[in-house]
Amino acid sequence: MIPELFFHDSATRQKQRFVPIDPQHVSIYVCGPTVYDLAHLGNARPVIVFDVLVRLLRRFYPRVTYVRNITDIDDKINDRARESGESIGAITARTTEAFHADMAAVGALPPDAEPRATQTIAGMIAFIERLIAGGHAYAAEGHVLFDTPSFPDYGALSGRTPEDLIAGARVEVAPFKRNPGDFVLWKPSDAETPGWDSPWGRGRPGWHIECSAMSLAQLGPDFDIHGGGHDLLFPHHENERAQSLCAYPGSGFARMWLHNGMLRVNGEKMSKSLGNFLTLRDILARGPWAGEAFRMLVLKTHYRAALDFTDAGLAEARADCDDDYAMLARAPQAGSDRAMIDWALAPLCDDLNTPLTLARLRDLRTVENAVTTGGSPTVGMERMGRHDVPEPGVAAASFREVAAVLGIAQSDPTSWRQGGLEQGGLAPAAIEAAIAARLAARKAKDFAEADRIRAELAEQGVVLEDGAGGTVWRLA
RNA sequence: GGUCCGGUGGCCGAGUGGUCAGGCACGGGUCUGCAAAACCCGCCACGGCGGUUCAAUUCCGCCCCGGACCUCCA
Repeated sequence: MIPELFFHDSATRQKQRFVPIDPQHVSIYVCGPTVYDLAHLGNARPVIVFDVLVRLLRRFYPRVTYVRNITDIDDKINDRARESGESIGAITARTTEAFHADMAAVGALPPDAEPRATQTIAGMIAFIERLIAGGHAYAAEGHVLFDTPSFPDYGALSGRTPEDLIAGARVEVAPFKRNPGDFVLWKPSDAETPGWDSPWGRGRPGWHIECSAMSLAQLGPDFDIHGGGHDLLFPHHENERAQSLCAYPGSGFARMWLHNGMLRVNGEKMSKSLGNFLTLRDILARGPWAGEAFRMLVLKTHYRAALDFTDAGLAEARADCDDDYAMLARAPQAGSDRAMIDWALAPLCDDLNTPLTLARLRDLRTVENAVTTGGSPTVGMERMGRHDVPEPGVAAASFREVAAVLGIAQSDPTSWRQGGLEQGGLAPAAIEAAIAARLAARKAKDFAEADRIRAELAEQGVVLEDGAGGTVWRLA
């Protein structure tokens, strides 16, 4: 039974019912990184958001193909190579590898296909030839340009008219363009710049054609969802759509467009000149908890809203993870409850409302804690519209299943709580020995000694929690 | 200047035409040798001004404030 899914479609600027072209096989394309530098915080947001979307779709549909490209041809890469002396191939290989590692660290599953622009050149050339043949593109001075007036619907995706675009143009219009809005499909390369032979001479692709060619190669001319950062809506996605719809008239191209909001740092746009440019590596270096905490931070804000990254926010997200794992650590094994799962999952089906699902997850957490520690789970259960008291472990098992769709709280709870001991610091065995010594002191009513041991461990960052089942430890 | 998106309690952050978001912080309890954790209770917000309505934070208009984008490449 597939629940109704609704997503905000950028093209119509409204929430739309999601109806896959083929219910047996859902297809989604997300714009991936241009690999010229380490991924920054802003790059990670779409990856996390669309990872959740894919996990959600996989829960309901038998097959989902998720494509995310790697753009490894770009003048930013060329510039970087020229400045640093490192070869283009080395830069893109190294950066791609780092990207993979960083995305894994925030819990993002790899896409099903990850096409590279450099491996799709033939497809791009064929694509451009098709546009020329159809009267949608023209060659001029070694360039090939897309003829925007040939596509009457141009601007519909981003909600702009050609007049708007001309009025706002802040870049000089190249003299060989027929219309100011025309954009480059192919451009000539000089001897020092990477280039490929083409019918228009040695050159390289423009910015947008690679995504049209790669989505076509992987998913065909029609697919369900196209995702990316909101900054890509115009011109990148507008141009992609124009190219694809003109090359394949009658196709729908992407049926739905989803865009995530931008990420800011301390209330400011992230930029190198402001000195607030944060790579994901900067965050991951803070500890083994940082990847999941960052993911939690991202999910705490709705994907379309602007997200302001702050250290305080990251600390709070980490505390949320701590509380989740603390609950999971004390909950007994049990089966999950279908109604609880559906209740907590429902907000995700309504335009991926991760903050509300997280709130419901907290209710499940509180219910579990109340059940296992002798409190009253009434309030949380009533929010679910129920008046029963679940068996211990049931809310926790349900929590875990919903959290899996968000890609959080899937680690071993004890590893989370005890992970990341400093090298050369206390060994777990030494901590256990200290706990045993303290227990002996307590039995002998030597509370001064017991407290001394507690304080000693606290200095090492180890916190003891005395519970009904004995004493457990965790890192502060 | 144009297009679009937002302004919710000390902070973060959902949502709704009329009964509750939630979290953090804070205050008070329970439990506890101590501590921590957990649980329970409290904390009654919706940028401004008009309008529609029996009723608006929620709909409409205007204003103020913030943000995104306004085209490859020299």
